[in-house]
Amino acid sequence: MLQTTMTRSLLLADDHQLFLDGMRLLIDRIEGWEVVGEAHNGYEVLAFLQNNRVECVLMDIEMPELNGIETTRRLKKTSPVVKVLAVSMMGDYSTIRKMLQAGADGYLIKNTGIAELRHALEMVSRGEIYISAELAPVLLEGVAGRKASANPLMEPLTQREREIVAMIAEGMTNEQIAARLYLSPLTVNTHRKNILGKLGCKNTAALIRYVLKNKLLDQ
Amino acid sequence: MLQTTMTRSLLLADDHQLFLDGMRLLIDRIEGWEVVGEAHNGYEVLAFLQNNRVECVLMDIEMPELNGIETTRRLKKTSPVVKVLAVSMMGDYSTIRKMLQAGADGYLIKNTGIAELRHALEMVSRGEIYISAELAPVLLEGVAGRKASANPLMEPLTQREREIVAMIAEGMTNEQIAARLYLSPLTVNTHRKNILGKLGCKNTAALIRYVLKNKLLDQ
DNA sequence: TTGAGAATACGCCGAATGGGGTATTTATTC
DNA sequence: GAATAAATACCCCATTCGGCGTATTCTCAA
Repeated sequence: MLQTTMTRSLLLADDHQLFLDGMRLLIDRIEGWEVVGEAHNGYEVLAFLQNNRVECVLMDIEMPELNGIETTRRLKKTSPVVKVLAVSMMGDYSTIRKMLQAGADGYLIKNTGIAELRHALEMVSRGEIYISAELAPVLLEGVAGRKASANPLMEPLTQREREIVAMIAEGMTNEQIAARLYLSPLTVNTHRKNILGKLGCKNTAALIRYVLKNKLLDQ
Repeated sequence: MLQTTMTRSLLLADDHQLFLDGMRLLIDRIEGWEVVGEAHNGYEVLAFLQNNRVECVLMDIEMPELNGIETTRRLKKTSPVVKVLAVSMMGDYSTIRKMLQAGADGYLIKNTGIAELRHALEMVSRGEIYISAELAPVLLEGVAGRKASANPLMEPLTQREREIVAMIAEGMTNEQIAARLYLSPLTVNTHRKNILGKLGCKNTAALIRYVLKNKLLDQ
């Protein structure tokens, strides 16, 4: 468990080479850290960790093949000691929550500077959780249970309801969904109405727009 | 018109500070170019250009306030000599086309290396157009008129139809749209049906999903 | 064991959508 | 000046959606 305090190794994971290149140069400016590898998708991350030990993975969430969330989940199963610092463009509650549930140790929004990056790296390597300050309000919105303003939104959807939302988004009618799920069309209709109520949408168009914008669907 | 060949000035525009920081270090590695400013949105770009002369703007497309497409359009009206090299995560035909129509001199996908960046800068500063090689197939898809496979899609929507699609996506009914546009609800319904037909969607849910996924709406 | 939430199913009924037409007016283009 | 496309508006009519309820069953946690 002895760890030299001199240099801590870092794996960069992002599908954009330009971002990797820039980040590598940035990390060079941060004392005590060294980039030891690059990955362009989740599978490359997992493969790298099978042959190498790193202190931390700086992980982009939006990656092809295997995204950052699923990668983190698998990584934490096999190598729980490796820290994961998520970096993303997305600052919505749903994404943050999923990433933290997957086991991430920190969440940085890309819209931050090198100072914050340095700070975040220090914190997660000490075993603490780091979340970009500007995401605090977003977190409060969902975590505390109650909310901030009077918006009726934010995922109170059940599993079944999510399934059905996905099918609605595919353009299926209640009838077709019922057939697929071996349910009565009336049941599907009930779900549909409950969904609209929960999310505060008044018709299908608004519903689809809402779920796509808030990434409630994995598609 | 005499231009020293020694150093060409570059303005970076991206809403992600981390990306700006990294990019600045990358550009430092490219001989003959110098970063003279940073902008976090379109308005900052236009403001900067009122007081400074630059050779080229490295412009992200996804920016808050004023996005890269609209910024390019305005920039080219007032300063047509300033080159615009678009940089984006988006590699879809619609976005590329819009950006080039707006007057961009090049289009780089972020998934490229420093070598390609250097090459692109050289080309656009010589007055040529540079497009990331891997986007060639995407371009062929739309430019040539006909396409690759047998997909019935790709924006045959008229201006009025786009307006109405946007309102449908807001959750407005035919009645409400008609009131807003001073039209008969019957007319709106006709447009609606034409839209569904053109895009090959069989109901509103599929329509909204389609336009959002294909970025036919600026929202 | 009592209660809450989830999933199922139904009734009634008006509003909205969508599929098939046709037609007129105005622009634009050839 | 004829052809074409866009925008407008209407017809008929079936299907689907959405708002208002209620009710049963099951599971899980307090």
